Amino acid sequence: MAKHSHEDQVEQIMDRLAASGKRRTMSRQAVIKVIVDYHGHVSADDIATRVQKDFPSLDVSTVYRTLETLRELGIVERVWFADGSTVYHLSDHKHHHLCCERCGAVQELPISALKNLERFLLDEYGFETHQQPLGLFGLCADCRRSTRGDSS
Amino acid sequence: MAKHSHEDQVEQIMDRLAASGKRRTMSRQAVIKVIVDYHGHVSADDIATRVQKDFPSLDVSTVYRTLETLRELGIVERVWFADGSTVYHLSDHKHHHLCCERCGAVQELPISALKNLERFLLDEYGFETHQQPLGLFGLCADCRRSTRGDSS
DNA sequence: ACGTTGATGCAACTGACTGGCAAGAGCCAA
DNA sequence: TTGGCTCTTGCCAGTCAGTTGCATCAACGT
Repeated sequence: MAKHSHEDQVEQIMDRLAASGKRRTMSRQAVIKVIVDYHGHVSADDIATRVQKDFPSLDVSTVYRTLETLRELGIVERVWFADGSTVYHLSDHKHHHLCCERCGAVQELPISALKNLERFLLDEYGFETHQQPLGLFGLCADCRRSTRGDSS
Repeated sequence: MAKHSHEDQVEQIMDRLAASGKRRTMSRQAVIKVIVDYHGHVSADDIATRVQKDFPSLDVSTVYRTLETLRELGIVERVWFADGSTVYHLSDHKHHHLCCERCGAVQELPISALKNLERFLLDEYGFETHQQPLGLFGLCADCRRSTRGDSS
């Protein structure tokens, strides 16, 4: 339950890379730092843009290759939202996303929140879902309130 | 509750197009026919390939434009699966999808199946989801049985 | 320091999709 | 039937996210 600083987390992930025979490089460190800092919800393009502030010559292809490497090692996961967009986040921070269509806010929803649905699908359909992070779209509490105020 | 033949359904949709000031064209009819025949789960590319058997000169851009027109009129909807792929289906046949990762089978799940989840999100998070069709991945009943048989 | 081999930058490429434009085809009106 | 207005279409070039080939570069073990 020890709380790690972001730097520690980055180091830890670099160690996992090294332990798998991968090399410690600046590019990888920079990409990982962005993912850790953003704490979820980063698109590949976000990462590239952000990383290129510090390393202008770093190519998107490197970002994609790094993401693929991290995915292979189970360190990050890729999520597709219901609108076709995609983001990456740390695997140990797995969660669903509630995306507000009005203000764009993305709220996290613990994986456990869909336990009931899982059980239902298994009981009723014999279908065993994976704990695949979902991106659900709708209106967040704030926007719902203001919408109610605006209309009618 | 009248059961319509596929031809009737296509005609009916063509009528709705005409009623909206759109023209009745072969291309549109062909695209609609494929969507109606497939009864859901068609990708734009599926449609293009299929339609081009009858109309080889029909361009993909026409398929996309037709799909967009149909979407504007609320006749078809686009769904993004959790693996990033996308399909189109008739709006009056709205449903979620249970996609088996092993055999590729796609099972339909009524929208109502997620009512409990919706209520939960509203009560617990104040988040109002839209009835957005989802594509959930996992193992279907058949594959679950055979997997149990195979391993251990 | 050195050599092996994995990692990177660059650029060309893919696949899904979009937009411009001129030619073609519905539909209405005469 | 014949215009003719305007929507549709085919063609093609362009965009956008992501991938791949390849020569160069730089980690890491020795």
